[in-house]
Amino acid sequence: MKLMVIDGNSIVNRAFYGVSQNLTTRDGLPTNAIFGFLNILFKLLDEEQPEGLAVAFDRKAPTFRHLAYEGYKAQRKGMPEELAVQMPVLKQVLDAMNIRRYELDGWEADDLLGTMARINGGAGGSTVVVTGDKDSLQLIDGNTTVKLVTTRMGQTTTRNMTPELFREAYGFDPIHMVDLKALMGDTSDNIPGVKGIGEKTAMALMAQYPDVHELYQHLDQVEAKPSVRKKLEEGRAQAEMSYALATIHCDAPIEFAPEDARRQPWDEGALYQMLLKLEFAKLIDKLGLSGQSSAAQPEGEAVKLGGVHLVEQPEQARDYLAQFRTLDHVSCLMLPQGDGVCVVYRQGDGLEGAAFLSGRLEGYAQFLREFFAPDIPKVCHDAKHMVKQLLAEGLGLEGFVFDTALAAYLLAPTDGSYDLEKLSVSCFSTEAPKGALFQGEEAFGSLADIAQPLEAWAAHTLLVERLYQFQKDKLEALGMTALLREIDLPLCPVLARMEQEGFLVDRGALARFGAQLTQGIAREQEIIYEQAGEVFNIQSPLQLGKILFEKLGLPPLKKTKRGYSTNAEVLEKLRPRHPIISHILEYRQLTKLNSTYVEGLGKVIAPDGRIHTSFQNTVTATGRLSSTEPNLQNIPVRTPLGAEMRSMFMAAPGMVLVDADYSQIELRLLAHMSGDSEMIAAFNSGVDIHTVTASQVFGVGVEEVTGEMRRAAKAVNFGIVYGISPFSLSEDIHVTVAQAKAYMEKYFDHYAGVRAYMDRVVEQGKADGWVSTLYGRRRWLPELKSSNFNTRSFGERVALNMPIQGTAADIIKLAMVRVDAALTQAGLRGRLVLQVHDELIVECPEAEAEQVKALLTREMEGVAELSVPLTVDAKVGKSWAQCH
DNA sequence: GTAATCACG
DNA sequence: ACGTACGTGATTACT
Repeated sequence: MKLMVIDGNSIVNRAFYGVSQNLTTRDGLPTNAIFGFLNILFKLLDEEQPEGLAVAFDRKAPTFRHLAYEGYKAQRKGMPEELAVQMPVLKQVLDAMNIRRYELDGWEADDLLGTMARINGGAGGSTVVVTGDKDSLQLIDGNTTVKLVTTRMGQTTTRNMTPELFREAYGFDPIHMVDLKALMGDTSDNIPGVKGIGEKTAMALMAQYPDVHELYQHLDQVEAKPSVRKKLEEGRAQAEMSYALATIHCDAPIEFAPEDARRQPWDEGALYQMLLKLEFAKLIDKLGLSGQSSAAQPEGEAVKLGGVHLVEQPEQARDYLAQFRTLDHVSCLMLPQGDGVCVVYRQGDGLEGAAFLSGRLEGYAQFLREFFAPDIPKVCHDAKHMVKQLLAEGLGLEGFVFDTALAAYLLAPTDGSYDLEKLSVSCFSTEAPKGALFQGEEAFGSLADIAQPLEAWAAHTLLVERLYQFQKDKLEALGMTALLREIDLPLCPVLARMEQEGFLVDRGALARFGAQLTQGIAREQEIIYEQAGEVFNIQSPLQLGKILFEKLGLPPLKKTKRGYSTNAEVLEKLRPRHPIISHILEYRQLTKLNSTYVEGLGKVIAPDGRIHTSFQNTVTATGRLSSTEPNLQNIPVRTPLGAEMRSMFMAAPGMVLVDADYSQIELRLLAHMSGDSEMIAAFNSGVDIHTVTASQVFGVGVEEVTGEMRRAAKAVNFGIVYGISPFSLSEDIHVTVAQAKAYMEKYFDHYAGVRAYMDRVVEQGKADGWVSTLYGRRRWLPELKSSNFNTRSFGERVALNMPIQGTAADIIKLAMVRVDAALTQAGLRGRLVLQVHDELIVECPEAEAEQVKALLTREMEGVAELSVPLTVDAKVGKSWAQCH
């Protein structure tokens, strides 16, 4: 039988360290190792198509083999907690897949693998041993191959080792792997080897005597430096012990017949339940699993809807509205086309549903107007989207009390997606009913039988209600109810209006700019081809790297995964070494401007001449907004040519733009939140913070600070907020690491309160598992408890940055709500059109300019009372460029 | 689909 | 010894 046997511990370790993303379930169980293991397993099954399959695990490490070595216990590091908790779950998954597991007290996985391989070989079968551990290469023989698995950055590669390939790679027979280990040792397996003998020396010795016992018998004939000979003599005991440690024992007392391992169909129901619990929705899809095939019932009691009523009579609709007005809340969900709204509400002890459909209900528009009035408290899922649907109908709307998408985001801002189907799985371990309802169009259009789509729709609306019940107490317990009600939820209608409003773009000027760029690109391209001496794709880093670093012989300063790095930083350093570099940089700038901005924006100008971005309010980990299709938050400004882009963004005829931005809001928040008296004093005195910092760091008077010094100090100020290291600072401002370190020390000496604050935040974050903003927005930081240095360091930097970036995000969101309300209140025609993190842009009639400018400044500055002033700079112009 | 690059705060 | 700044999105090349 073709048998595949897997070293469970080895592979799960590879998976754990290889899958670096922080996968956890909603209730905090880490799942990255299980996820990685399953991915590797499926890849292996696909590659090998074995008839039999078994997985072996270590039991009770250290094993008897290692007990021989006293130092072993002390050196051996236990499995990290995050991995240990995944092991029993992984075993349950394997059981659900009907995959045979083997473990035996006192034996390591590779002993079991070897034993199974020998038994199978004896019965005439071939075996593939899967492991990440080179130790197991000794098992290779005529009917056993070893498949070595390595994972990097979530990518898994496998290498099949046959006797031939092994000999090619090592120059001796696989059986002598043990001898090699006896000499050179293996730190990962705590095999000491002979002290002072490394890979090189060991290989040279192996070439002479591949058998370590023979080597020692003929020690006097061995060709080696005297020092090596001495090490061998002194290390004889170590070598013998290492030999014993490295030897895999293929005589483990397990009952095994190859037939035992013959592959069985999965227990679909059990597997489905396991994967649901693990929240591996994609894998469930991929495997085509569903709860139906299972006898097992999904967890959690089913919450039933009494029934859903399709309301077609206007009088009935009126009765419903009257009833809704008496309720604590109703949950509602619109059809994708906005041509219907389903409502779930409490009736006695149960839940009822009612659906109101355009085309079925006479007076539907009137119903909408009344339903979306303030006197009906509504729970919805994605309020911004719903507002947009209603704006399209020419409706304003009010009376939202909860948004289950926003709440899910606030509860777990790094989860990434919050659609109803996913939340159903992660919160209730139940799959939402499938159907074309929310993908397709006009689900009800011409269907004679509407019962089924109606049920699915109601079931989704019921999910909104259940989610609300599920989330509201959690949100309250975490102190985020006010955040939702006062900031994120009221922002939704503001964002919806901004998206609908759009930003006017000068099409003609954009096209002319594009033509100019195209010319420049052609010019640069020609020069580059000539100087390179050949035509190639300049936009391919691969091809460009070949030209620069191979053909032209320039020094490759940095590497990437695939080859040479050719990014701007590298090219900038190479600029003096070859004239082609400047042209490449210029070419890059022009093509970026042309394809991303001129062409990209040109494609999304609506018929009204305006660009309508989408603001994402459930995407970032810190609480910021993001902007997509197109991204209007990264329009160039830093270079002259880039800034020209901003002159394309216009006010309509008779209108102007008012642009207001917070001055250094993040640093001011650092001052406030740290309570550092020096920094607070600096901001209150109104002097330039970077100059003050420079004067302190460089130990000169404020008058003597040069531009260069201020630039460096600015980098330090910003870097601190990001949790920078001296190394990165030195890279950034082109000084030595020692100098950068000295700057940072000076900084912390002067702003001692900042240092104390940073220590405090990280420590608190470690204790709580989360950090938060002034307004209670949270980010969970399991990274802080990671045993991996890099992961943990990342967590520490995030702990420092999130409260500051996030508080700034809270503040500007609040400002947007206030500005929007104040504009309406004042009866002005000015409307918000864009937010860029610390900047708001209002388009208003020329006559309103000064009033709007004052309003923006007042509302933005007045959002929060801090120990330092929140200062706003506001400017008026016909174009965005004119506002800077 | 991922990596590399580069635009912004 | 490690490996090196937080948060985003779009485009292009390439697997």
